[in-house]
Amino acid sequence: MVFTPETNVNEAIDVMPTTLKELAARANVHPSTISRVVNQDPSLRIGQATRTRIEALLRETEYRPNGVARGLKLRQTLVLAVVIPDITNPFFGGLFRGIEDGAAQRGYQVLLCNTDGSPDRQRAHLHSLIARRVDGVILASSFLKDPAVRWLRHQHLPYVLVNRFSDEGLDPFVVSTGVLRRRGYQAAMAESGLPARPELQPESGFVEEGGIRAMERLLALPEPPTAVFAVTDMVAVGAYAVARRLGLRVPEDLAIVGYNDIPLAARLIPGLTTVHVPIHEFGSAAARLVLEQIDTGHVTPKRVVYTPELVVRGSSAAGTEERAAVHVASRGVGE
Amino acid sequence: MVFTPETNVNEAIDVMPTTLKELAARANVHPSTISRVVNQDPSLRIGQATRTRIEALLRETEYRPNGVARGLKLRQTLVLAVVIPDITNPFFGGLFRGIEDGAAQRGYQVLLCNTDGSPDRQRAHLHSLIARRVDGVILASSFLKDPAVRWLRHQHLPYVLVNRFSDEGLDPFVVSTGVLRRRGYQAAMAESGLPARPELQPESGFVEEGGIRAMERLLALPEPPTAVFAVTDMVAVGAYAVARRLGLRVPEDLAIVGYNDIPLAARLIPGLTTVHVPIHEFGSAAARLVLEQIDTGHVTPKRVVYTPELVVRGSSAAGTEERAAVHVASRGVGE
DNA sequence: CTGAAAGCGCTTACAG
DNA sequence: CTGAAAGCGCTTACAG
Repeated sequence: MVFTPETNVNEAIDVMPTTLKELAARANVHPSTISRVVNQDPSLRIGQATRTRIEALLRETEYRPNGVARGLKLRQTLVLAVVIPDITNPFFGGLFRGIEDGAAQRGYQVLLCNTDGSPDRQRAHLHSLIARRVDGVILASSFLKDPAVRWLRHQHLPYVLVNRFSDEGLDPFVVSTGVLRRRGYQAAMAESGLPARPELQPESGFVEEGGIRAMERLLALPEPPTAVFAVTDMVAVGAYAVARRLGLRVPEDLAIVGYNDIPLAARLIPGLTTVHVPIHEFGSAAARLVLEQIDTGHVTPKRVVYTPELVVRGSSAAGTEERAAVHVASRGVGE
Repeated sequence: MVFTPETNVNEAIDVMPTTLKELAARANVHPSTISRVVNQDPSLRIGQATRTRIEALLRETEYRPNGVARGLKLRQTLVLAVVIPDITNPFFGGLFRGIEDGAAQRGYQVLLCNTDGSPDRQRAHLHSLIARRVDGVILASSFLKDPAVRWLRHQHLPYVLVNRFSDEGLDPFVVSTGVLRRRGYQAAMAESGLPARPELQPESGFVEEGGIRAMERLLALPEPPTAVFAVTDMVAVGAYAVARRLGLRVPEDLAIVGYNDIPLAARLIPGLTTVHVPIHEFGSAAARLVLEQIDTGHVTPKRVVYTPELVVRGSSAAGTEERAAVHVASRGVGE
């Protein structure tokens, strides 16, 4: 199929993709010679006149080696893939930017795959990525016991997990020590001699709707809590909504603490006390880990672990609305 | 370079990418026969036994045709690219999801390129995409007179513009009639017999910081306005921040109206009156337009134009906090 | 009908 | 030193 524009503007010439063969014919040299000029092969000895002629031709035609052919020959596509639940979630937006920045330095482009947390969609994406021979995959799966992880481990493809500990300690990953949020909550409650009954720990998932449901269940308890720790800022946003609807003041009637410190957190009223996670760095670290595997040719189950920081704002009793930004080293909760 | 996992789990076998040639050797047939089985070529007549043997082999090895080789032969990569300023902006997150959904139906994957509004980064991305032979590009450029658009027009590559009218009326695009926001504002002011002096229309760009600066300039005027129309919701968020800092009540002292209806708009306090743009549909329409060009093999400067709807919330005097969601057909502002 | 060959557009080891 | 050839892994028109 030939791509022919119906509207042709006279002022400018359409530039068609050229091939080495065509250029070679025009320059009266062998295609390999052109290739060597393009790739600046230092071992290439040709006359200055010929070289100049070829370089002029290259500029004139705006020649760019066909990346597909190059990829086939060189066995590398210079493509990374990112598999996440939903880019609409600001947490993943920041993550992607970090990955892209890390990848761009090395000439990589990045495919983005959203799964909406569906194992089927995730599997379909992963199969497609394998077939396309992407050079590496960064997976931020939302489900904990993800069979895809085990599968990925045997696919002969560099990969890195983000924001989840590995099931079996074999996978390279990037996390903050805060991933084990439930455990951290339980430890803190125990330390303070407070109860941490199961009904005080309803499942919320990671987005707003789940936060609403969980908060409603909590407030329906005989002894409703006066403070909640939400697993993510988006879940905290759901808690805000419920509090507001029921006329509860934050933090006087209900203190709320979130997790991630997405941009929205600072804009809520009152500002959300939350745990700051360096999401952009997560992304670039993840990119670095895959690229390292690509370079060395083998999977190093290396890990990058960040220590998150508490950012105190108005939503917790201790906070002030003036964004006091008190940074407190987080309690380490090892696996 | 061979990719060798250092850690080998005994329970499962690593699956290496296989080739047609290897399979052919194992099945004792010609590679082309395997290819025909994979692609379900109806003209292929082979014995049932052979076919069964091949199919078993295919399953056993989890064979997936090398997409790169396929792409080279077939001259299509099944890759689309999206070039936007910043995926962190929820507007573009929604757009991407729409595009991905439209693309996935046809077996396409999508590369995401962020430019941060930098012409240099945009150019670098575009060059890279051309070299990779992506099948189509969707460009949501932030600058109006973008030279990249003219350049793109001559690159022999299907493309679609999103949320901007074409400079010269030659490009396929997807917009809402609301893109011409400044013009709409001016028309409405004229109709109401109100002044629309230049100092009442400061440049804000499209994100929060610009909204803060613009709002500060407006409020420093001898006769500051009591109502503002922000070019995007994010700019409106900046206006909220300034109002709050100066102790101005919204909407009593300052009414604010935004544009786009990003998820955040409904969560602001008071809720932001804004113009709802069907961003997900923008995305899928854009995908449809590129795919159509890819299918037909020529650029059809077709346009998809959506009529946006006004969503009245608490930030405008007319609104109620109960999200009255009054939908008013927008004033058409033709080019 | 069926199998073998050409060719997509590159890169680079190798023969001259 | 330099040019021609092999080969990456596919698909499909074509000869037998």
